[in-house]
Amino acid sequence: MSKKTAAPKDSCDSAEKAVSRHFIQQIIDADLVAGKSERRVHTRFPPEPNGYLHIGHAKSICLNAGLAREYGGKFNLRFDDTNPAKEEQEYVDSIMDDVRWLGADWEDRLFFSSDYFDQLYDWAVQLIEAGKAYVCDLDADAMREYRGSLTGPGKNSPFRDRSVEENLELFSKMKAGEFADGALTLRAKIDMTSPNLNLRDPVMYRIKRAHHHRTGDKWCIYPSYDYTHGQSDSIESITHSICTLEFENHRPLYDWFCDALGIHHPQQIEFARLNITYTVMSKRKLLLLVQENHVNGWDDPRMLTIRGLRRRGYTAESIRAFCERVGVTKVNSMIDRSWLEDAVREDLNEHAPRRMGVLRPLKVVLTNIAEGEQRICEASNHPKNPEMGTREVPLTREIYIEQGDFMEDGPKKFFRLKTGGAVRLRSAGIIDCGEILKNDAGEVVEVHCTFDPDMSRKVKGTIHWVSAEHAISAEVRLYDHLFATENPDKAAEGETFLDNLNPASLEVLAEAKLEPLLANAQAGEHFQFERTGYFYADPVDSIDGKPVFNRTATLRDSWAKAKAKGKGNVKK
RNA sequence: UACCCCGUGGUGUAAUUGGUAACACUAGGGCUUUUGACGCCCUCAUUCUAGGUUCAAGUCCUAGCGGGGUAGCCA
Repeated sequence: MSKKTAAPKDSCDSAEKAVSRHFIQQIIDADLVAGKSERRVHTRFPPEPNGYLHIGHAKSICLNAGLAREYGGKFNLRFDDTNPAKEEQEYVDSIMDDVRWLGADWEDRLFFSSDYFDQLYDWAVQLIEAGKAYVCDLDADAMREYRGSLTGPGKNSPFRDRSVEENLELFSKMKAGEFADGALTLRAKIDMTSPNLNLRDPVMYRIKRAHHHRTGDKWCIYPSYDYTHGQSDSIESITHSICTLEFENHRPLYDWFCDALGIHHPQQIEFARLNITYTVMSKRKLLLLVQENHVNGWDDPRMLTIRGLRRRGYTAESIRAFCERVGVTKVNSMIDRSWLEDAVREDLNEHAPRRMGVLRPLKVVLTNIAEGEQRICEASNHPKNPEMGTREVPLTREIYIEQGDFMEDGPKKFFRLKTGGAVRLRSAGIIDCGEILKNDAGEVVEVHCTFDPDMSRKVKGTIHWVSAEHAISAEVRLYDHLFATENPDKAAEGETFLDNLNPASLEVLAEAKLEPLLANAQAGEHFQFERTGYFYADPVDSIDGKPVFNRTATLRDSWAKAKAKGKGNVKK
């Protein structure tokens, strides 16, 4: 990634043209000039371990880790694990793996909010002693009632004015397990008439007997997000606490706790979360897709989870580039799904070795090549990068070409094989179309051609092919959008986002014909099958000598586009 | 009918902080081509509206309109 110089003041020597800086960089630049936080930059990524990471998290990871790197600061990974009811070690493991894969390095700074439970408890006691927190008996329903509404003020809890001594004693008993789940809460004493609902005496602690993935059964009371997050940032000396827009209304609370406690006060900054067309992004919905088997797990290549994208064949580099391109603002926006495809194509175009693979085979017999004869063709592994070398591809009498590359009476603009036409076999030579064999249904089942090794002959089209004798058969999976509508969240009356699923999002080709070298493809390798797309040897289902390929992305296809538009371009 | 945030092309971001709308993607057109790929060139905006300040406004002011968020003992 490009290294942008950070320092606003003395770096004028670098004659580079001023790269535009997003609003968070501008805030940090100003903070640095003002000498805030000893001129440090320290960020963090704070996921709750209650699900798998998705592309939206990647934006946050790239942002936070990127800022730390850019300013020569630090980046922490902290699990916000304050709600044991939803959290699991499995998620912790997968999140660490995904963050690392994305290239964000937390070095030795892996933390858990649960590391701070003791400190948080002591601070709560401190707030009680200062008359800023109290134990409340209101149950959830009553509390909601007392809270008031969006437009009207709330009213004070009848328990708001308990003595410090009583509060201390009750809180201590809460911790000791003397009350039932939900019986009492500890609340911050702020302002029940505040127009910001978050300030209407928010809950700091609730009683919840649940096994915590790290602290086990040590605690039966757990701190809330609002009471935990800012202080955790503070403990870790975070300088800039970056989160998404929906926390804007929580910022006054974040500030209130840090101020009330008199501790290091990081700055919360909110940015817009990522939305992408043809998909849903909420953890809840992704979970539903998995639970109801609409997809084959969290790592289904159609999912925009990091695991899904990885298995689809997206590279970390392409995801970073995507996040960079998307930008950082406070504007709610919807990014076109094709940007993701574009980002992988850009990366894979440069790095993926070329191969030939026929997805839907049509047999072609080269009548002037003898049975048993084998010609060796030298094919380049990359058209623009000779350093990637060449490979040998066998050509024999019987070959397969793509069904779509033959059209009996192809129109003038159809540059592939057609009656009376000629086409180039990539890296091999030219074939001239001869006899066409059909079955009873009138479908073309075999085409006879003559082979002409003259490489210098000019023809308009070039197609890919494989030797029928040498090709390997492999399973190839093609993916389309998981959802059929741009914004699946907008469901019709009486329907849910699930009704917008695309029934054709997965197509499995059991018997694609691939050039022989592909038998050695290692799980996790990327290839471009020329003219058809980028493919990734599935790391789960591939076995030695028998790879399974997932299509990462198609190649751009202006012919298909022209055809789809139907206009006169085709027939002429 | 409360509070907070946000309104620049089809999409996403820029605009030396008041100086004459830029970049990327898409779309359309063309060139190139042993991938109809890649690459290259060209085309596409009364900056939400209405007033105002100014020599000069996307940037400042006023009013309106539109979009989003918020009433978990979730994060």
